[in-house]
Amino acid sequence: MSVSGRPRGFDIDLALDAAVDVFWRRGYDGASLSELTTAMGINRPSLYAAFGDKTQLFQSSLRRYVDRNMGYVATALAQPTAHEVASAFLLGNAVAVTTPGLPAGCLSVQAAVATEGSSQLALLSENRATIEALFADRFRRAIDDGDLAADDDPDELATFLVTVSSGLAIRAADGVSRDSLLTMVRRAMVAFPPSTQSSTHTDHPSADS
Amino acid sequence: MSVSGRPRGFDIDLALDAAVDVFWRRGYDGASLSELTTAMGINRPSLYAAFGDKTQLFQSSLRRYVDRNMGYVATALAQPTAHEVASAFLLGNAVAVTTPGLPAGCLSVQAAVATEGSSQLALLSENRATIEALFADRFRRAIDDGDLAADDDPDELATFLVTVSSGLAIRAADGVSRDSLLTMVRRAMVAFPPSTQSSTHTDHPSADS
DNA sequence: CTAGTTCTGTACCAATTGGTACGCAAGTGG
DNA sequence: CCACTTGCGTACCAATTGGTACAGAACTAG
Repeated sequence: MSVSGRPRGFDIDLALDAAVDVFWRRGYDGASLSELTTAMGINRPSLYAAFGDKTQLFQSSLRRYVDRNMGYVATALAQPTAHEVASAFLLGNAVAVTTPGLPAGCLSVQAAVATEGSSQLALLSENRATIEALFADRFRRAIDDGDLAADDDPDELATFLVTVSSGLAIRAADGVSRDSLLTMVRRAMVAFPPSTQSSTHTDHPSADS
Repeated sequence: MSVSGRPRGFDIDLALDAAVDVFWRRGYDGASLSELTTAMGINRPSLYAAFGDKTQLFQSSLRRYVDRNMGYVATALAQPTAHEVASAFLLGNAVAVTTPGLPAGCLSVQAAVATEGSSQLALLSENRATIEALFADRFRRAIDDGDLAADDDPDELATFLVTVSSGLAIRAADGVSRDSLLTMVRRAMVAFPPSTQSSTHTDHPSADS
């Protein structure tokens, strides 16, 4: 398989997981090359050869984080009603940011705040905006489905969800318990418009007005 | 007044304001001594003589920030009903984190996320907890006043408010507009229990039993 | 075995970090 | 004028930052 040359002496995926962990706890600027290489169990030149410079390593770490730790977003989007979508997202978020054995809070929130002008912030904001757009689209579809009222604003609802979830992430890093955050979610969901249909999902094939 | 010696060549309050601004935008770790001294218009030894080391300067900056930029907390606490207290707090927060000419977001949220183990985080969490306790006490009083239902949980409501406001701060730093955030506040307030009395404040002297 | 390729480890780089020693300037009380 | 006290500026410190040069180790192809 490998064309030739000395084989890599470490598992590249395990190393990336270790990098995710460091960035998660320390943020981008707070994660030093020394701490990264120590956690990854490799030397500096190996890191540069395998992942590029620090910004590229961070991008790879963010991608991996989204794939492995933000699955609840896709799960939420797949729920049948807008209310369930929102609820699943916030509950999943509350659980994710308070998972024992993992750093409290959210990598994306944690790292975004540290830096100000660099391309990292743009990356994080982009990520956040993408998620918001996914929910906005989902809610537009919900309106087409008759699941949300026509005068509900899909963009506003999506922004609301991302705002609340950002708050959850901050508070988790603050040390607030999972139970408390789940209670916050239940309360926040009071402000989310209820399903217009009685919780059974209409199964019409597509939405033509 | 001054005992003797060469008079200070800069306004200590103005310098502190400049430090607040730097910490606000960059966070604690992100604010370097060089950037601080440049912004404050003084040399390093002057900074150390007047403010102590970096952590002490940060504490002074935080105090000043709370005094000058979080007045809406006291304003909110003085409102007659719990609902108005909560609404005033969130609205005031939304406005404060999106004030033109000032950095977007909240110093306390901004700086807290960067660091992890240091005493700075403890300071910020303490600050957050203090505010939360103030609102919890206010809501306990509201229950005594009959303004909130007896089965409303003052601690939970206070945590809810701080969680939402943290989300507002993050989103403001993200670039979300003031109007959007105000809309978020209106929505979040839907989840806050309404006043049990018709907006007129009972004026009984104190709460016994 | 040799040539070519790729990874590893040591040892280094310039730049920046927070923090300080010390001589001088600028005031006050005598 | 004199001590005395205090702030200012330069010039420095060790430690750490992100990043790299280079020699040699480990593998494959011939």
